[in-house]
Amino acid sequence: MPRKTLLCGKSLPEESAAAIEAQLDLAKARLKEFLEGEGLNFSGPRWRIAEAIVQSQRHLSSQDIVKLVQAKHPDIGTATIYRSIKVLTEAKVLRETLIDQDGNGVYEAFDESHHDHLICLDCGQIFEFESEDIELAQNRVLDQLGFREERHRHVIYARCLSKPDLGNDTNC
Amino acid sequence: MPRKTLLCGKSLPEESAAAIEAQLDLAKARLKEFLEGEGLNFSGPRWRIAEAIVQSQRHLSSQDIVKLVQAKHPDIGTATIYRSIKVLTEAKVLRETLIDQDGNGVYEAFDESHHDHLICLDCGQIFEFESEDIELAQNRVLDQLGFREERHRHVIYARCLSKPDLGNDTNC
DNA sequence: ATGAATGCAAAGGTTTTGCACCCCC
DNA sequence: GGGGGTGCAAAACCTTTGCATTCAT
Repeated sequence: MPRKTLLCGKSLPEESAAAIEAQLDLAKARLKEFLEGEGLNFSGPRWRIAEAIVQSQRHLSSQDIVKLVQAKHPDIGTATIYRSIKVLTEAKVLRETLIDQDGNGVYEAFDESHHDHLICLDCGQIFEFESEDIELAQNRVLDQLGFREERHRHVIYARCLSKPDLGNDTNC
Repeated sequence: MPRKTLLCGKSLPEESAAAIEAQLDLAKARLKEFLEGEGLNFSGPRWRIAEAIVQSQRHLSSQDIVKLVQAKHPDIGTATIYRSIKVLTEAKVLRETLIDQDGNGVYEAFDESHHDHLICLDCGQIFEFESEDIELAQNRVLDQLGFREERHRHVIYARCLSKPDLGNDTNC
């Protein structure tokens, strides 16, 4: 749901329609550039799939994507959706980072932010967080071991503490 | 393969037979206690499966486990193995933390160490590392967000740098 | 016109389930 | 003896592939 850093117990304002438009434009530009470079076509279904995912503003499993797209465009076949997920990931329109409780990968629209994820085991909500300290400590480890990071997955599964000071003693 | 913190380019000594015995004893005790608590039976196949996994000293996907077990015990059915993986995970004899490059979960024998994983994209090897700094930074994030961690997955996908000072200019 | 993309259906691979029989306590 | 466990085979699921057709440029 939310695409930016979020604190438990608070919902950030929804992304404005304008912000989503901007994201769509970026995605379209990126996709076109990638396809051109590869000698591939910017096809109708391909874009409708990308569009649906970006507009959803969510974290989605492959199957969620299939359902989402086919709800809007029942004429698009499953195979096309799977093939597109692959292309869109290569084009960096999508990114596959998160892993849900059951170990399934989850996709989200690509943005430049370097966030990690926290999944609330009580309510299932997904929170994004950024921590420079974690990044720095991680880089020290990589230096020590002599590796250059390509990407990482960092997901914390946790339970929400009640926060009476926020008038929140049920979870989240 | 190795179960302890490891530096790229160096193999730690193999776990001694005695250490593995100790791990097996621990696993057996833990499993028995869990099963008793749940009113379940400590059955032959159940234990043979746990034993094979602990002895292997590796990171294994579900399918690896199926192959490993059936190589040793061809009479054990696939369904039993899947059912056992579930039980063994609940009993904390196994732990499912790692995610390989293709997004598949990987199991390892449970020990008390708090290590994370680094996968070399060049050679596919899995390295374990411990970083107190990361743990601390992570705890700060959790405090801030008001969550209590249950578990986490932290996997870095990286490429090995050549290390001429170690006489290592091929990777790893 | 030509290579790429699509939808459909079929195949593939992994994991789960139903059920009769067997084992542990 | 009785509930749990097991193996087998079938079913369920998710994802990929083959192919004839349609689309993009």
